[in-house]
Amino acid sequence: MTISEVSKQYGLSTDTLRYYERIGLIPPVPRRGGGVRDYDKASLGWVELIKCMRSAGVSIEALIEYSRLFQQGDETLEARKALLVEQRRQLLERMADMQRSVDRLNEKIENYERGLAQKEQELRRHQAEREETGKR
Amino acid sequence: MTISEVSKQYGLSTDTLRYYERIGLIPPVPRRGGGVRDYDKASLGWVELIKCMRSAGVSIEALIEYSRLFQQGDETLEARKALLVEQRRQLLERMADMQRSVDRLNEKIENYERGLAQKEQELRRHQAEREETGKR
DNA sequence: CCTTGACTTGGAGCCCGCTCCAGGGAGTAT
DNA sequence: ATACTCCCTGGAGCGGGCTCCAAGTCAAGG
Repeated sequence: MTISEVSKQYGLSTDTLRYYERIGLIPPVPRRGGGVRDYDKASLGWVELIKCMRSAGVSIEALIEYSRLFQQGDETLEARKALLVEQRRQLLERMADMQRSVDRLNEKIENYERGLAQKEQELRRHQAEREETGKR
Repeated sequence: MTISEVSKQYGLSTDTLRYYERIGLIPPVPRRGGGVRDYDKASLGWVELIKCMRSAGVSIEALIEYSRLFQQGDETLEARKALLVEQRRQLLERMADMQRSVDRLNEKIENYERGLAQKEQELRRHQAEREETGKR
């Protein structure tokens, strides 16, 4: 699979894909003649994983470390697991922050709805009064 | 309340507090003689709100717009509500992305646990075999 | 053969969100 | 009076994460 096909498939720019490989986030992708990338199943798996993790905000630094450990083989199993556990912890923490914000937004939005409803009532009331006045 | 007290109370640096005010994220804070900031209740409310929203990842741009609308008075009630609704939508979307990542991490961590358990078993097995061999 | 187009690299540039700093003022303690 | 501490402003600098670009290589089509 060429880089542009991968780009279309996963919605990451070719620049980003090359960048990820350059910085060691994705292990070296196999090449055809002329040094042209030809993504195999393993590379696509990395692309998919990284896309998922990045879209959730996992840092590039952590993902590089994970990739590095992975390429070092079985001796790093514990380290990799620890890294994943830590990243999960951070994600859950940030989700909790976000939930707090969502709660506040819900409150505020409700207030605005109440406020707006009140404003509308006043508007209608004033209008009704004007009409009353007009009738007389 | 002085800026350094606010800083301690909310865990934002004085630089950040001044920065937020400079870019219009927090409306102008009242000053004492010599131009020294003296945060009142209203300003503290803004600090608290902004801290909450920023820690959840709401963009500075959106918060500036909200602050701007707020300072323009009641004509912007609908616009403000719309902005809040949109930001809530974005937060929930990002939380969904994060949940997907957490799910994948859970899977992977489980795999590592299974894998590690297996490795440990093998280790014990090999050890047992060696001991058996040693006995004879 | 020559053009076209997709690919390569290394490096520069950009946006966001702070963070740091120089240069200066004001209030207080000694 | 001097030093100390806290504050001010405007502007430069920085780290993360891309994004863009120049210059070059290669394969296929006319």
